[in-house]
Amino acid sequence: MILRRDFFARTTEVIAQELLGAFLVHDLPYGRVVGRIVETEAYLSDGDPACHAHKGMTNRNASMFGPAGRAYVYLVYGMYYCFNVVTAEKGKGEAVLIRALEPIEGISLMERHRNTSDLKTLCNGPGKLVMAMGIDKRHDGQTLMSGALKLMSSDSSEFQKYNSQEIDILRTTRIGISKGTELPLRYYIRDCNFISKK
DNA sequence: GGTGGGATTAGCT
DNA sequence: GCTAATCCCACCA
Repeated sequence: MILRRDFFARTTEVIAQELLGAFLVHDLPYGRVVGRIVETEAYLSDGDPACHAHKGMTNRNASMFGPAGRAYVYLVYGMYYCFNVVTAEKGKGEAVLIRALEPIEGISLMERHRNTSDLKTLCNGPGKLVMAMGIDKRHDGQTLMSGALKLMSSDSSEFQKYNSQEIDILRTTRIGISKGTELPLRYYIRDCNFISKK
C-alpha cells in the first residue's frame, strides 16, 4: 500500500518511528530499486536548532514548509544530497531524514549507482542511499504520493516477507549535527546490519 | 581496530 | 571567511 497524506500529515516523531520497516521505491526508466527503511531522524519546528527550518524559510529549505508527503532534498558538505520526507501541517517546517536502508530490490542497479558491491555499506548513510536509489536534487519538492518515487507501508503484500519479525525500535540522539545534540530524535531498528553506527 | 584530512558548494555572518 | 543533517581513503596501531 502506498503511503498517502493521512500518513504524512501527523506528528513528525510518530512518523519517524512508523517509517521504520516501510519501503522506499523508485521506478527508474531502466528498472526498479527498493530499500527498506531502517534508520530515521525527526527534525522539528519548535525548540530544535538543528532543523533547517529553525531560522525560517530560505530558498534551500522551502519544500520543508510545503504540504506533507513531499520530498525535501538538499546538498550537504557541497557534495552529497540528503533525502527527507516532509511531515506535519503545511507551513510548519518539519521533516524526517532517511538515514539508512536495507537494499531489497534492484541491488545490481544500486551497486552501479554507488560503484561498490558491498551490500552492507550500499545504503548505510543518508548520502549513500540517495545515490543508490537514483535520487537527485530534481526530486526536491516533488510529491511522494504519486509518481516514480514513493513510500510503501511496512505491511505491503509484495514486501511483507521482509518484515516477518517484529520491529524492535531503539531511540538515541541524532548524528552529524552540532546543535540540538541532546534531543532523542533518532530511531533505528535493533540488530540491523545496514546501519553504520549502533 | 580507530583517527584525520580532503573534496566541494550554498548560505550565512 | 566559515560551516555544514557526509563519505572515502590513507595511515597508524
